Amino acid sequence: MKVSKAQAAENREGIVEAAARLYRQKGLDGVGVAEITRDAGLTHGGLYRHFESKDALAREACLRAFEWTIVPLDGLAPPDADGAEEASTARFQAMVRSYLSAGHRDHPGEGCPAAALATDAARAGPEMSEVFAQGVERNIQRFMRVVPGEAAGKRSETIAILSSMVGALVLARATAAGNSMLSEEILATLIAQLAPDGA
Amino acid sequence: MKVSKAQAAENREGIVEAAARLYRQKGLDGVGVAEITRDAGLTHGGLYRHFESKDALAREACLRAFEWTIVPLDGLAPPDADGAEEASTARFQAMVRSYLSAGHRDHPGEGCPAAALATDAARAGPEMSEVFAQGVERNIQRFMRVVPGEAAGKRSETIAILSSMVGALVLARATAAGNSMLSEEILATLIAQLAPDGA
DNA sequence: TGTACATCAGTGAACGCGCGTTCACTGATGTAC
DNA sequence: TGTACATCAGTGAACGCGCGTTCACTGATGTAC
Repeated sequence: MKVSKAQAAENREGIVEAAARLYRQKGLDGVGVAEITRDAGLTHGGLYRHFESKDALAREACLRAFEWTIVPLDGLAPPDADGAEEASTARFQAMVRSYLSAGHRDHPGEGCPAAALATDAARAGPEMSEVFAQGVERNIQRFMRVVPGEAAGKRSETIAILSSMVGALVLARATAAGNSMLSEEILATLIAQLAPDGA
Repeated sequence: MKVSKAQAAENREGIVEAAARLYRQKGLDGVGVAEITRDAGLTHGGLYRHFESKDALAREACLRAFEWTIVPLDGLAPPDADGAEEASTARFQAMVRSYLSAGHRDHPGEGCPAAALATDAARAGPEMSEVFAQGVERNIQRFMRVVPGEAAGKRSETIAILSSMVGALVLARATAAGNSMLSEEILATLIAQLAPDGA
């Protein structure tokens, strides 16, 4: 049966949200349209009234996933407030520790898509790569606001920190089930390097 | 027809090699047994004389992939030879630049499995995770021999460097087709951080 | 060393299964009058 | 404001397809005598 325009828009939204979560959890090839629509409370047939194809949905879901927010990244105190250097450092440390936490490692569905979908995106064709590149650039911009230090070279420093965190999270996830000590060691090592206790 | 034991062992080897390359190129879910055996010059039916299942082959192929060698990593001059600190630094720089090269980015099939298969391995169950953890530990050991600096804290430093390189390579691959400038920037930024020109 | 024969690596058709996509149909929505 | 009806979001069966796996069969290998 037909539903109201508002309901249809809500359903579409639900599909995108479910896809963004499930793709991060199971990978772009690990989840089908039936599971996504079922998760959104619908049946699979109606999907094509909203999206041209599964790939089109995947791209939109990936873009949506990049709206992901790490807890202390947005809002809160402005980064360059007068004399708030200590608060800024604390914020940066909180961000790093949240990103490299066991919780983030164990729940990719609500986490950073750069870490969850990077290798899938690399194989999914130029259109997905374009979406992914936009998301990474967006992540760089947002992380940069919380990275301490002067403006010159800040983008480079942010890229280096983001790469470190993505690599560590990816390796921690891949080793978690088989060697939890190694997984923990990787996370702890990068926390110690990026956000040491005495700083 | 039956083939000689030597030929059978060679065929098995060919299947593992083909799988190790194709899985890194296309992902664990991106290539089927038919393509792997065809690539090895065989038909798919005989695969099960050598491997219990596709998953068993995938684990063996992953283990094999970790025998991958980055050009200046093994052999050459011993790391702690007398007064060879400059040579050691040069070796480290060459390793970093090789790992973060466009060639490595564009040819995952012959490259580091940690970067190519990490997210797949994270979703493939505990047995694959165990194989992957062994491979990562092995990579750490081998990289450590080429990382300059004193023994104390060297393992931590190696883990941090490896994480940075894996993250950068993974992000560079995901963005290459959609925004080649960003992809190049990521690689160049981490080369500049890990192996700067004036060092 | 020769001969007869059991073994088994490899072949290729066939299997059940889940996938992405299509389509006839339903019936509440929302518009035209 | 009421009524008639076209629209179209959502349903669920069906499609072709490729997947991993099985299996009867082939015929060279390698062993027993």
